[in-house]
Amino acid sequence: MRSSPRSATIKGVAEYAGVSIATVSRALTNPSLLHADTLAKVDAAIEQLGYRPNQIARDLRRSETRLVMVIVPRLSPYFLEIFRGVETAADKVGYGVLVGHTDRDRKRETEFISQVRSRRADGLILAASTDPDAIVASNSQAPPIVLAIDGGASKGLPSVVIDHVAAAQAATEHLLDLGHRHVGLIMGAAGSGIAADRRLGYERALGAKGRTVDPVLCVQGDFSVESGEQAMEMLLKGPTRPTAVFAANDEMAIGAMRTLKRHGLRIPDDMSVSSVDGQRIAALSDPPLTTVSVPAYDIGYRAMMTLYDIMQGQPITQRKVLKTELIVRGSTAKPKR
Amino acid sequence: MRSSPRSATIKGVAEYAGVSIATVSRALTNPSLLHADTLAKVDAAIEQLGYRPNQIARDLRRSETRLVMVIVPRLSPYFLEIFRGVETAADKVGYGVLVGHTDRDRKRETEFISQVRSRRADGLILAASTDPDAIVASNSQAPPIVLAIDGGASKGLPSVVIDHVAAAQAATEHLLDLGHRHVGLIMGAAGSGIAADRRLGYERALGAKGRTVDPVLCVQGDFSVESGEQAMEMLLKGPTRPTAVFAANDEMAIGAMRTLKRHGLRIPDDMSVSSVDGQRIAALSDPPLTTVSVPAYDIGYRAMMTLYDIMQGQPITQRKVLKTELIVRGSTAKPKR
DNA sequence: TTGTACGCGTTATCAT
DNA sequence: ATGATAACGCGTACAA
Repeated sequence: MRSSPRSATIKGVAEYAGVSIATVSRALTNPSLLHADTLAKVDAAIEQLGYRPNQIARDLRRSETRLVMVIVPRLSPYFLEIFRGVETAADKVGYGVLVGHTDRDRKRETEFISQVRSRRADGLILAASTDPDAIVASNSQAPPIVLAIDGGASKGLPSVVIDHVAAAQAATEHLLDLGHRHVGLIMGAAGSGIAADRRLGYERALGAKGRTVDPVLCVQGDFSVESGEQAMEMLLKGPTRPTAVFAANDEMAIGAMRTLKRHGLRIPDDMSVSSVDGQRIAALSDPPLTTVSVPAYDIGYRAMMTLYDIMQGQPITQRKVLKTELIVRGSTAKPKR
Repeated sequence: MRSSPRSATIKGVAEYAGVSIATVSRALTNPSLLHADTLAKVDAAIEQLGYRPNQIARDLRRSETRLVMVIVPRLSPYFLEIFRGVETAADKVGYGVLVGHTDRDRKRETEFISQVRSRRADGLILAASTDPDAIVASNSQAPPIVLAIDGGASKGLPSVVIDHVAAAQAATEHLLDLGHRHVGLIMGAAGSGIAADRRLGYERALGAKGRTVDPVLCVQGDFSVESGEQAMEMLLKGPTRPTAVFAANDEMAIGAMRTLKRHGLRIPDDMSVSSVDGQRIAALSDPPLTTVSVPAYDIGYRAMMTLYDIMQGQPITQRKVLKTELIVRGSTAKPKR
């Protein structure tokens, strides 16, 4: 009693059960069409042979994979949250999820899109893409695509995003409203659209209060904890020491706070810190971080659902903007004296 | 000048270029076989028609997908780290990665394995599976599988793991060596093999010093920050208050420290805390956490490489145990007085 | 209710 | 160096 040398096919099952392959196929996809006795015979044969339909052949025939691809710049906890949303939604509608990261490399992004055009997956979710329009334009016929988190300047592509400008503005205005007059900025990665938007939000907040932007108070970061640490070092060494700082994401804010502690400075007494993202770590830090929360999970979830609608040929809303919310915690307070 | 209604196939390219489909196929897979002029004609046609080979048809013919599936209990930063390793290795050898999570649900695990048997992917990496042997046994013919992080009691399946018992023992012995006499334990999720191993490590550490395990000092957690918070509450309320606690992972240790701070207790002065995992957050916490680091990324990377070897039909080592390392930081010290 | 036969888009074998 | 053609495993007209 040994198993067959190579895996059973629909043909083998048909022979074993003494029916045609069409009957076996029907037993799989539409059992109600079959006579009960026939169905039983077929099921028994399937069981006996350990038969599993070949997904590849099925995909070819149906010309769909029921797979979607999601592309993120990097595999960080932040993008994981988006991914969780995508995966949950995909699972719900019977899709599998293929993940790839680009390291902000345009070539890699193009490569992934090309794979989808090759029918490796039925659709694509592009999170925080550098320049989606260019990418898509470089592929003559684009597959179903949804942009997530960042819609870029793209008019054509459907997207599920937040208003990064408004979010950053809220985080900065909170500091201004507390009475801070010198508010520093730690910027996100150069070349990132999100970083540019959040910088703009910072500038608008100042502008709305009739303040001008002081270039010495704006220092470059790259969204990493380490860059936040270094940026704060710069700020502390600089000619004008701010009493508050807005960091373009939680991780840099955490880094900034680490530097402050290392210098024996107290938060928020000596310096207030606010940011955007509202990742889990923001609530866990000491002190807990004042931040503008971004519904990353929801963004992923809705991006997937939008992609699903597109693949189903349904009409969709071009751009969905989700709400953000300022969460005031312990890292911000009025300036001392 | 409008593009073709449906995407071009190899046949269309052949007609357009005035050659046979075999020639087009060769232009794709082995261009050196072709006369330069012919190749140029074909390439031009491909370019003109925006042709992309259909991956599904190719997969069917070659009967492989060049996809692997990786299954994790949950999509947490910890498993993300393993996944990063898998993805990097997979990318290097030309494979794509399909992700799924089980929520520790055996049915879902079986379902994923079944999908791989259906040739949705060529192989499978199972991270921290509850009971891999049973799962595999329930599928008559198992696909290529590698276990990651936790090898369970499995003898048959290849795995890339760490020694969870030894890791927990090291973290606990560190506390004992500092002179703590009452060391608490915060356990991982019930039913988890890793949790069981780490508990055993704690017990062995005590045993090695001739101590007995005090049940009052052992409280149940589930690997989450929240469970760590609650566990520490229990410990503080209990009949014997420990001067040190070993938590079965970083997140619970973080939770425990939060509770301590909330009660105005100082770390490590009033209570030392150690754990296992060495996630990024352990270095970022305040105080930084003493922990036994687990090379999660490497585990993922090597699991993928092992899977690759198996799929290539190469002989492989059945079990690879990677090294862990005690990292002493600010959360542990000698007991006060 | 069941069977026959074709096609999905490739790759590979065998000719020429 | 190139072409004709048979698989790969499945779903589905169309027939019976």
